[in-house]
Amino acid sequence: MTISTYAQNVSHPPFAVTVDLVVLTIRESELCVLLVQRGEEPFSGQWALPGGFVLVDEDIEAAAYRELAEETGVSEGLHLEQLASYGAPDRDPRMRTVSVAWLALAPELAEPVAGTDAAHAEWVPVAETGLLTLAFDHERILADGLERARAKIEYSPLAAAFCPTEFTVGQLRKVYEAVWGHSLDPRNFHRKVTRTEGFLSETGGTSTIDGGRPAKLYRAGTRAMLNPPIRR
Amino acid sequence: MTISTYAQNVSHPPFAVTVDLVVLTIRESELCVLLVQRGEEPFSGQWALPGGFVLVDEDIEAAAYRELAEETGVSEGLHLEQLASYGAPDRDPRMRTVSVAWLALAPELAEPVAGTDAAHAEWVPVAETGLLTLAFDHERILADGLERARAKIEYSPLAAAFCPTEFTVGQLRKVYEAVWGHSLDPRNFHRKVTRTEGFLSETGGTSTIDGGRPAKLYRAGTRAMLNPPIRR
DNA sequence: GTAATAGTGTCTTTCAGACAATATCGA
DNA sequence: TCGATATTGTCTGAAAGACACTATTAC
Repeated sequence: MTISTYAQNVSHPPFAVTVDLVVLTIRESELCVLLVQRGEEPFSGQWALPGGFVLVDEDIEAAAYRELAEETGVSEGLHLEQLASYGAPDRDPRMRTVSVAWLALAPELAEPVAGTDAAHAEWVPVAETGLLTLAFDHERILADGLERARAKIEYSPLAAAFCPTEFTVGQLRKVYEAVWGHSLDPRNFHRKVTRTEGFLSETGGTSTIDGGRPAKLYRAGTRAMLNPPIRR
Repeated sequence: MTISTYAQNVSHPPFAVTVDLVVLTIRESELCVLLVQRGEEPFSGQWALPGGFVLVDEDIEAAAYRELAEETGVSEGLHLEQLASYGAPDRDPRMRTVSVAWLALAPELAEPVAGTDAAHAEWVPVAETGLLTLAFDHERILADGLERARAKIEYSPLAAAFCPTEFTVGQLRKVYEAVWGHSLDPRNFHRKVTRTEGFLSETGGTSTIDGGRPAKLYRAGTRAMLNPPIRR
């Protein structure tokens, strides 16, 4: 039996399964996404989300972590969560593919490393991605990832994933401002995050890297949910 | 080349892709989930979520709608949204499978129809599912589906998907009470849903099916988000 | 000193929680 | 009439938005 007849004869046809990553970070107060310039057909030369095939004995989450490490050079300290799966029959011209997309949030990293499939990888400000045509259905995946990130920092402590281990309230606020694309009142924001029990935990240290009065340093707290949320 | 060697020789190995459904409804003021008793190996005789293989040229969302219609006999008027994908290498003992799970919310329906794979399908109160052992990783999928439904009715008009086209505020409140498993103050709930612009739209009719003073009938409104949300 | 950022406090408005009171049906 | 549910209203406290003011650094 050949591969081509296989699909017609069994009730569970062969699919290729891939992972695609929406990796977000903040660079120079701008929300950026990691994009690769494809080095192979299809869509050779076009921008795409990093990703690749899931191996035959590999857990799909492990595949996402593997691709993430390949593209960023970093394998820990990142937040990774499943976004959604995309499986239109014609989404990949080569074969029937289902892609499981993941959302990763990273603190500022060194310049990205090109993966095996990619000619070139780059942090692109999200504001500029509107001008780009992405390969496959990656524009949709990116839009879904952005919306997830924007929604989730409202009610979860997830914004801290964009910060180094220790950070100031001002740095955390700049994350919200970059992700939502508008400014927040520093005083009301400070009140909200510091007076919400368990949201932040003081380290005792201070920082003056942003100038002005030294700011207390915090770590992400243990609270999983913010109720009521921070309003956008 | 045989099927077994195929997987070892190509970079994009064959996966089976399935859809699994968490179909929720309210019956006698209780949140219920549609379960099937499996008629085939593996897990023959055990309870499982309804679902099945995605066909070779079928969109994964279309597969979810198809399975939903097969199991419930209803193909429209239901809310269906993607939940998550589950792809541990050992989740199906037969073969490497990735399952795309979907959450469906339905108004009260007739008794379910057994699908092709299923010996028997039944609405099981969610409170009783804790005693059951579900096939595959379906306990996890069910838990994720329940949490999604519970979280989403807080800030979206989704609870109306459990109601008929026209419903009273009291019926809508009973949905929240069934999904969250505790009672809500009828007066405060009424104030919240009727005073939130665009959440409900009055039809002009009234209903006395629940006894007492006739209640105004409403349809779901056009507002997509509730801000601030209804607190659990 | 000035400029910059951190942090506190105050006033107002919005809204949730608790619950009294009234309205309108069926029996 | 009573019993049930619907609907309005009132009081209180929590918390957000707007914004004055003080604190502490670098220069």
